[in-house]
Amino acid sequence: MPKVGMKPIRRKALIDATIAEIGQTGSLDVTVGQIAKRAGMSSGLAHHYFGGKEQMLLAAMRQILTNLQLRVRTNLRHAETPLQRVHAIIEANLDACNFDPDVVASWLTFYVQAQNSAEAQRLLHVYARRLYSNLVVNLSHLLEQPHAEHTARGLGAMIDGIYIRHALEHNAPNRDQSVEIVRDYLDLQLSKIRDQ
Amino acid sequence: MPKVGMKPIRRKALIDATIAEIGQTGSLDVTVGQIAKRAGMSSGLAHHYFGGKEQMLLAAMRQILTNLQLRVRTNLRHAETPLQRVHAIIEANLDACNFDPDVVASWLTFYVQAQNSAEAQRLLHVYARRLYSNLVVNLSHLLEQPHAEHTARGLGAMIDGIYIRHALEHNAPNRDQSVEIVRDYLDLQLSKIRDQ
Amino acid sequence: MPKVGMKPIRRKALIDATIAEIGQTGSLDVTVGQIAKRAGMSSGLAHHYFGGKEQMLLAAMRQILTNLQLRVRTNLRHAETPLQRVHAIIEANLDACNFDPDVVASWLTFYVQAQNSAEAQRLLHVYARRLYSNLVVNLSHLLEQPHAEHTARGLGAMIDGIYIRHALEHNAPNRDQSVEIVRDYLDLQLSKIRDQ
Amino acid sequence: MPKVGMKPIRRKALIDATIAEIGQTGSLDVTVGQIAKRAGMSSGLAHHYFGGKEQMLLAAMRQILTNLQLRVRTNLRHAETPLQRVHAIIEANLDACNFDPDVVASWLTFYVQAQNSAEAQRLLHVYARRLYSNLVVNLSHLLEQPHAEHTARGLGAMIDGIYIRHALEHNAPNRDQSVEIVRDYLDLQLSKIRDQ
DNA sequence: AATGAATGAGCCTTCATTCAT
DNA sequence: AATGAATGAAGGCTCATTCAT
Repeated sequence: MPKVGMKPIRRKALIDATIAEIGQTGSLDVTVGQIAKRAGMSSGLAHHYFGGKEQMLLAAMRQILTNLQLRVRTNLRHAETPLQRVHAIIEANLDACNFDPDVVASWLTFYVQAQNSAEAQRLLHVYARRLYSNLVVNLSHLLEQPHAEHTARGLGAMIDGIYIRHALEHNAPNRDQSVEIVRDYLDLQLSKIRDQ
Repeated sequence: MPKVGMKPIRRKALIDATIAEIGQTGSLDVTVGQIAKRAGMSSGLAHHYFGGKEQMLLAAMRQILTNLQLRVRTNLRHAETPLQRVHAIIEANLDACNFDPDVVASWLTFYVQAQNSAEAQRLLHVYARRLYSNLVVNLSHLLEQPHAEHTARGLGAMIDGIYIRHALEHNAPNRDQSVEIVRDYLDLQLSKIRDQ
Repeated sequence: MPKVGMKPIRRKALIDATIAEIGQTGSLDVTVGQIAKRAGMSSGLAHHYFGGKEQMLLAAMRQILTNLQLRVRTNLRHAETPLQRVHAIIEANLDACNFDPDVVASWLTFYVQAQNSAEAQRLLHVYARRLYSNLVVNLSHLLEQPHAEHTARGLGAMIDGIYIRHALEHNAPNRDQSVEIVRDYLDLQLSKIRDQ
Repeated sequence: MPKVGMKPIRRKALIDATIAEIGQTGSLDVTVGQIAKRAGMSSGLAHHYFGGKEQMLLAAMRQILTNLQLRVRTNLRHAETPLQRVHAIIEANLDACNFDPDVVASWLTFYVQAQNSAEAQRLLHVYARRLYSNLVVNLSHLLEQPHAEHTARGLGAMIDGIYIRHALEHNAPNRDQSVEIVRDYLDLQLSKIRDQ
């Protein structure tokens, strides 16, 4: 009995299972069998819907990046001034759901994957670029262009640094502390121009 | 070709080969065979001197952390004021030799390894703790204690963030830009107290 | 070539191949590859169906012990008096099929395996216990209880001794001679009580 | 500083270490390294004195068989009548020192080794033949020749059976019970002829 | 659509053995 | 005499992938 339209359902289940499995094992050494089992299907079917393990990992990566982007957009919808928009971006990137251990572990593996996969590298590049340009666009209303770019780079580094620390230190700054650190940095950059 | 006292020589060669191989392949998926071959010996010998793959990876990790610490100490020797000492620490952590692609790639794999190896986790913890306390000790001469701690956390996150970006973006901020970003952050924190 | 329900078929083939291979090489140093090849499949599949080498060896052991038990039961079905039942047990244990060189070689390796495998030890223990209690139950109709136990121990030792000799001496007593030796021992024990 | 006459000392140490190591690990899977270490020397030296692992195992086997033979001879020295001599042989074979766990484990491995080594097979053959003819010679003074041979075979099987049970059952009949079982068998055989 | 049977390459590890010193 | 450095073959096991059903 051929079921139709299973493709998106199966793919979704596999992507979720991939993230969950990476989160649980804490490494890229997840097997297709483990993922498929968690998703409630055979390993053969996983290949059928994704064509290979790398494709599955990339799909999981895309899902996480897409979620992040959605969060950014949602946050931006309620922001009106450039400053509010910068705050919205920071908070989206440090959103609670990104601190989900599964997601944090997945990020780490994406970095590793990017070392050997052009597509993974491209995806991470897109993420970094998007964060950077989002920040610059809004900061340039508040700061000189070079200063805006400088600040965007600093914010990006801080966000990634906080993130990576969460991947391994269980007593790393929590979400609220993290936001405070980053916003404080932003405030200082903004106050710098005003002081001069 | 001396036949006695080879142990330290072989271990050194293997550690170097491990870092080089991780750097070249960009992943933890380096085989003992590859490493041994690069070090100019058989895989059996690698096991003989290290007892296993994990031990080799941990030894490589220790080597990198030790190098970093040495650099910090060397830099501190020429620093006299607390401010100079903080600068020395930052610069040691962002030293050119840490930007060696092999070293950067190794760092990344260490993060991954730490997810599953208690010893790797411990080593990273020691690194983070040492950086933090080094910074706090010196910053507390310049700032109120809570502010010093806050700043140390921010600096640590920034350093790690810059580092991680280097592991994947070949057009990430270079060494000089990186130092500038971090020192600027430090300056702002220091100026904050003076402005009040 | 059916593609479903292969598990019992494959397992059976592997167990048979294990016994045959042990019989042919005469040691526990049979490789999974050899066994799998003899069973007409890849080594990977052997692991798939058994999970590991030890499991395969244990399964072969169980098979031999089960066969022995079946033989005992079959023989007992045609026995009516206690004496007939004791004879039936002896003959089952010295049955021709147990003198199959493969089976004899396997026994030997089981003894070795039992030195390091709790499960193998348990299986041999069950075998020895079953033989003993089977003998005691029936002998106690013919002899005083302590005498029955003593005789059961003697019979057990003799049976095992004959067996082990077969594992290495090709001119050890053959099946008929063996049965005669054991039955003679039994007769003497039984006549002892009558003479008194 | 070349030491002379080390050969017998080293060989003795290695043989003892071999038996001890087999006894401790309970299997033939002892490595030359383990044995050499236990004997207080390098693995290279072990090879130098024995030429290979198999030679070492065979030497250990010879040592145990020689010990057994010495014990038989010693016991026979105090025996005068044929019956005493048969008793002496039985007791030598079931001597306490043969029940040393190390020795028992070694025996088992010798059986296994005999499956693949012509020399090991020969040694075991010599042992069995010697035991058999020793018994027959003395029994033939007490029984008809065929009956003596029959009894010798039965005694041999019993002795080996008791032995093998000790290799795996820790609650097997102890030394005294074992002697009793075997002597009882002997008594019955002897009484058989008298009764007729 | 879905299964799981099947393969085979590859990895880590162990070990007997050789050899330079 | 003695060491332990060094090799290389082999084994158990895993796993992505393919394929017949």
